[in-house]
Amino acid sequence: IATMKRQLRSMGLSLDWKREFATCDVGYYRHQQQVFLDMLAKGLAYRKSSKVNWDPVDHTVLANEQVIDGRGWRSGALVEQRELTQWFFAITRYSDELLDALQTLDKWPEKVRLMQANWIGRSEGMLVRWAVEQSTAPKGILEVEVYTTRPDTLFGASFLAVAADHPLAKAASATNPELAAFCDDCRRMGTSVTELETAEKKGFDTGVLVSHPFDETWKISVYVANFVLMEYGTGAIFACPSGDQRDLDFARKYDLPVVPVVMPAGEDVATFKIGKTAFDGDGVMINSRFLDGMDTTAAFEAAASRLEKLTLAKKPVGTRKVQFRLRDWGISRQRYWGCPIPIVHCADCGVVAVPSTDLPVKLPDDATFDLPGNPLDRHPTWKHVDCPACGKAARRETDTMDTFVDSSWYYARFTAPDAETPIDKDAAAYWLPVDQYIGGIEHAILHLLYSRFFTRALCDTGHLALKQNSREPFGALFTQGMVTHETYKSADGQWLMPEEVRISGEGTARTAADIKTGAPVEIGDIIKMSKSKKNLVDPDDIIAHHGADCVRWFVLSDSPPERDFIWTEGGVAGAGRFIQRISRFVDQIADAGAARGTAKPETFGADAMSLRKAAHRALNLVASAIEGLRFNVAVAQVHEFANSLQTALTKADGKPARDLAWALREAGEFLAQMISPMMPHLAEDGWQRLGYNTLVANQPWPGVEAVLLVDDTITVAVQVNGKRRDELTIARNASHLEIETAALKLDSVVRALEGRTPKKVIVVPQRIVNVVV
RNA sequence: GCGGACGUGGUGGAACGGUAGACACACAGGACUUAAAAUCCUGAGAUGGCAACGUCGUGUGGGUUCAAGUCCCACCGUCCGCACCA
Repeated sequence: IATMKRQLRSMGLSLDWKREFATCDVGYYRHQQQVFLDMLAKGLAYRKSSKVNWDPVDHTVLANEQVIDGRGWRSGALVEQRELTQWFFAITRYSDELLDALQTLDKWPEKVRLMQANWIGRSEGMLVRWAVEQSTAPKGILEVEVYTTRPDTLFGASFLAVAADHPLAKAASATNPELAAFCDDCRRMGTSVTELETAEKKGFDTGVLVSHPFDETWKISVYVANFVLMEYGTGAIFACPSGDQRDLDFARKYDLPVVPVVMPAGEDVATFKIGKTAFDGDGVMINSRFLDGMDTTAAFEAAASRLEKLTLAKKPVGTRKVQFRLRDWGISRQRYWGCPIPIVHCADCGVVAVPSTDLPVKLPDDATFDLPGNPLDRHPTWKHVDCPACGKAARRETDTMDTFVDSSWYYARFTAPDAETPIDKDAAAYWLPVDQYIGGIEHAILHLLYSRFFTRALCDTGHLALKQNSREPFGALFTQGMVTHETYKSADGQWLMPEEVRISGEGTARTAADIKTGAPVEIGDIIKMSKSKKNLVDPDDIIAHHGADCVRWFVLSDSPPERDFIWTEGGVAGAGRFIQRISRFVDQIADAGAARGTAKPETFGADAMSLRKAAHRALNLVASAIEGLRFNVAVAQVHEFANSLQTALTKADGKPARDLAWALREAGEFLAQMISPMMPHLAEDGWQRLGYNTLVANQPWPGVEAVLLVDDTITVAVQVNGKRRDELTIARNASHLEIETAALKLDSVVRALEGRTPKKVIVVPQRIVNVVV
């Protein structure tokens, strides 16, 4: 494990031990491999060759964000661009369904749904083919196809731009060394985020001309531009500078035509000009021949239908096309740790599935981690197997699956964890979707989208039988915040653990010092706990010292669960004191309260009554707060009830009357009940000390007596002209008139009226009275 | 650049459009104690006043309403997501 950890660290990966161990189970992998093969049979899993960033030192594929700077240095060597054949899942086959079904997820946070919608990135547009003027055409290039969402702006076309990797750019580069050099420059860029932000829009005129689809005498230049992506659309665009800021900047830089074609409603054609800002809104078409005067939507339709009718080389010039940003999911990983992909490569038979009877394909136990690269590929024997089809010597697939695959379907497997098949359809149909899913916001896109894809893929491979319109894994989603803590940094720039620091003072005067040396320490930002910043607390230490209940109580009490939570030493101590307090209450009640099973008194005096009201009210409020996942509010209600209990115990002074003694026992039992979900140990301990030998966790939630939840008299605020002047305590069922009369008699109201006659008195029963003058 | 969320005391945070600051932490005073800790009681948004009481207060400026922390518009700030997406 230590060696693996080291290797993972050297690969720049952190290890989530819980997840890795939970899914490393060989039984689970047998089923996961079966699912993979079934997806392969349906074409949902496939191999594809693509260009990747390759770390030449660690011999591994890099994600884009791991490439450190614009030129792609990594581990001290230049990142290589490599063609690599890898495995993919066809998530894009479900693009539309994954997007549309987001609307049905009304118990998901809006934020997550939005993030997924943006990630899927649906856009409606057209593919438009432009004929290349043959006298200027590079070898073998007859036409250029662009993707656009704005065919309505075609008469504002100024130039075409293609990506450096576009066939036209490559063909033209063959006879133009300067262009070839420019294309090389473009390829080297665009790997890092910072580079993109600052990168200048640059282009190079290829000298190639194309004809406008609506007017073949209109010739337009084709540029290679560094901002056009080969991966999106067709790798080629047409630019309308008046309607797109980036195109406008480019046109101004290279002195290309700027023709306004859309004008905001209400502007005058004669005076409307495009300056430094493009107009990308909806409006009225101008300078656009047959589109003139139409609005944007109508112009889109008119242009689109004409493009569909025009032909070039006997095919339509334009075709409507829905484009997605979402890509298929690359699942190949060149590392040891993960589910082996159950495939054998044979020189004669090609890609051969491992027969189901031979699953699982297990990882070798004797892998070595002393060298960079994939230990499976390097292993002396593991990959050398016979072809399952023809029996000849063949090679095992050495890629393992992305661990996101593991977490994409466990919730379905867990509905029948011992099933012989990957999923027991009946069990899954009964339990799914998961009622309440709780996780971090960091999974908003990847894990949660992959799981949604998997549910559908499992249906289509016959592993799940869910209704077509509810193929969702998680019915309700809650995203909880992260645990954060202050950071501490010594004068020489070293991070310090909280336990190595002593804090004194408060507010802005708070200072910190190194306990060992006494040297002053800088108090830094409150950020997510991380090993590198050392702002960690060890859960084992805390539990050993304070107990698990104390930690739970503090974590729940501090902030609403969806927000980040600030761990403070003082907060834990406070929770610890509250536990002691509860414990004392239980002792006092066990001592002075009524015995278990004592008959309920017929009547209750004022003290007993007010305690009972507090108990029933608290029980009710705690229940609804917990059900709404508002745990910090639930904690506050328990605190408030504890204060009422304190008052009652003080009044009882160890010798309560019969009615109060009974109310105290009731209160004690309610207390155990209401803390049980949050502090189970303390609750069970209290329950036993109250004379039970059962578990409070097994008891039904007590029924509340509705009459105890309402008071006979209530207090309403009294306002004059919306400003609070007094409050009024009055019978709950008092009539409007009674309330109004009582309110107008109040001294404070009379004073505020200053002799004026009220114009209107608004009475909202049980809430407020507002006197308007 | 695009999209979204948020902004309340010293602090974490409460508040179906209806008494802003529940509850807690920290703080101050008191009781208990030889003393301290622990515990219990009390206080506290700011400001003026001995007090009664008054004025101002939920980032800023407008608006809707009998009534706005809450709804609408604009701006400022913080955070998050996406980002040459054609």
